[in-house]
Amino acid sequence: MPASPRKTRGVHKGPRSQRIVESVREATLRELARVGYAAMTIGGVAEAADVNRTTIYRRWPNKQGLVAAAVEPLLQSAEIDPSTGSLLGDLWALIRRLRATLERPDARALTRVLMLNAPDLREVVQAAGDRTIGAFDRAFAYAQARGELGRDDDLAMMSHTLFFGLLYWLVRHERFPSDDECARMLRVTLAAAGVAVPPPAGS
Amino acid sequence: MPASPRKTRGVHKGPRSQRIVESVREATLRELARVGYAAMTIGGVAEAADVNRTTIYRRWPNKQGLVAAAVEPLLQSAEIDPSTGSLLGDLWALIRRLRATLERPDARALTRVLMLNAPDLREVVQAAGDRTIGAFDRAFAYAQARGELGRDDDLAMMSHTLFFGLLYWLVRHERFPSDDECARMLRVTLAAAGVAVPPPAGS
DNA sequence: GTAAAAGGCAACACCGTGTTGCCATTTTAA
DNA sequence: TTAAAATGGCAACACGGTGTTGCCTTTTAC
Repeated sequence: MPASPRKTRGVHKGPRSQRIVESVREATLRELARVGYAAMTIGGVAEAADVNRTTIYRRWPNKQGLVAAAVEPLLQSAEIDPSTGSLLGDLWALIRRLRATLERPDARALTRVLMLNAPDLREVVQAAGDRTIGAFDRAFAYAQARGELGRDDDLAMMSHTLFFGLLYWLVRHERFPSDDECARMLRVTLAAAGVAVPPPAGS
Repeated sequence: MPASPRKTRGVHKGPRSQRIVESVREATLRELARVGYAAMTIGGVAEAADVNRTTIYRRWPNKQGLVAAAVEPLLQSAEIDPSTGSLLGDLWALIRRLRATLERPDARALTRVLMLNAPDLREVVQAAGDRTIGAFDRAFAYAQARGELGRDDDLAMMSHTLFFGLLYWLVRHERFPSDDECARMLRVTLAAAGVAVPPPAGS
């Protein structure tokens, strides 16, 4: 077969192109947040972006690719190591970053995707999740290297329960846990390592 | 408007009806497990069940209803209180029951639904999740009533992190945690209450 | 200013959903 | 046993969303 005639362009130099790409991305996130992935249609996005449907099909491979491209940048911030010098400092920094990502108004789309709303976005979401939990894992590893945690502490399991405790709180309650709730979660998940968790700053 | 002409029949008395209902249910779970919710089609189920597509449409309201009806019975077992007399006993019983539910071969469908694969099944899945976590919550409450846990222990948070730790383990690793992994998770989530968790029986 | 790139428009094929009318088979009850 | 009622099979249909294509207009780059 010949090389696929329709492929995603990579440049978008002109001002019109830029305008369109941005407009479509915003419209995608808006529609995604409004109706969810399954009910979202390319036509709807095109209309919301005031752009022809064909234009979308010419730039993005399909619905999945369109949404993945729109959502991807939202998922990136929470992956960098904080390095505050203490386990609790690092974890709070990660939690705040996660919250900042998930509470951005346009990330309401992301929340909906996470909330069992994503059929074929599993790979994207899962990969982002893996990278994010990686940051948590490293925070624990550094703490152990500094001697804050014992050799016998179950870092992987603490990291796992903390991270998914936070994430599923979002799914269950449709909001990110408050500072207080985060502190309680830290207390539960760090107790096994004997780490005392003081109440959050504004208490 | 007149009363909806198409409605789900409730009886299925005749042997043929029974055969068909069962056959369709099995085919639905098979197809669901094979291709996932989004890619599953009514036509595919009809073919797999060796039944006419129309027959399905006459008995079940739509795809969502078809899958919900097929999946629902799988979700019921893990909601009854175990009452073994100790917190660890109750929790192990709940965990075993959860595993039994999720590891049934036909529940591979259920696993796929849980794995971010369900667009419009959120309500069903969420309701089942709520009922199941309720059993965990009660196990903690009983333990506190018996004096096994202190007044100050954060039951809700321990229950939350334990339950979603288990569930998300499944999502991440595509298998239910082993006995050892469950024990590690119990250790982490119960440490805050000072509960010691011995290794599982077969260790 | 002109050629190339990119968007707009209209029409199309394809597929899955959900519906309907008509006929054949099965079930139930007399 | 037999007739009426319930139910399934079949074929055709409308509808909507996806993804494609050809042709024309606008924008961009040089």
